[in-house]
Amino acid sequence: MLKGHLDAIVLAVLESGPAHGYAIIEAIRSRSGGTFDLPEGTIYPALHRLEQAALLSSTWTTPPNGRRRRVYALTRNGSARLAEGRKAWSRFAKAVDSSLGGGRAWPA
Amino acid sequence: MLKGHLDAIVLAVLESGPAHGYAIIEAIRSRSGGTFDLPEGTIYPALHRLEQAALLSSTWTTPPNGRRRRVYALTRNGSARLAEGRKAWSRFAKAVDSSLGGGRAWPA
DNA sequence: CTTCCATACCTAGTAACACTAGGTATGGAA
DNA sequence: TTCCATACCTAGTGTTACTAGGTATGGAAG
Repeated sequence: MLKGHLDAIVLAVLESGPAHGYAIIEAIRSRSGGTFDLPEGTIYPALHRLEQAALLSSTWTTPPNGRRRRVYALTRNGSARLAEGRKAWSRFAKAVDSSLGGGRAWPA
Repeated sequence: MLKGHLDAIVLAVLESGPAHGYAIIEAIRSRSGGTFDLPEGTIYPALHRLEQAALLSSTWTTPPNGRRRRVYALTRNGSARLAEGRKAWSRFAKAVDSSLGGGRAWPA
């Protein structure tokens, strides 16, 4: 369970450049140190949702020796949303830390 | 949205001693620095769920000059689950940090 | 050449979660 | 006695991520 932060994570992956679904799954697995190993049924609907929301744009590409791929790229709205998402995550994480921490959260 | 970590947060509050629903809401608001201001419709079903799962036990109390309250306390299972929840949160938070961070997460 | 695997995409249905929007009841203050 | 804060509750809803299927193709293995 990604608990509502999937969108920001996907946007963060695409910040490094356009990518297609499969590659995004691998990037997330790699970035998360193996913690997030997402099934396709998670990523594809999410990509569609993000494109619907105009945070991503997609183009079909068929590389010379390859299968057809749908490549997604961040839109300007997507960048903005990613920035918001990072702030939201930061706030959220601090709040959970101090709620769970029994008092002593990570020392400043 | 508490994104699946509500249970651990509630358990953490009760680690400091038994409390009733309203008090738990206030404790969470206070611990989270105001970030988590939960409506009752969130907390009560959660408490019932946690008791159902034997992570909490409850007793009705009616203090001399007061309204009836349902006071919840951590069970042994609840303590164990809280420990798991803290570990799960730690893992999750690190994974999101490194997924969002573009590489540089909070420095060790 | 056929068979199989990895790649690559997709969707319908489901379970869980937190929330909205209501409701009941009581102690104490105005 | 009227009203507010306390204190509890639940049915229904929207969102999310997942399960469990499905289609199709390029390349390797036989």
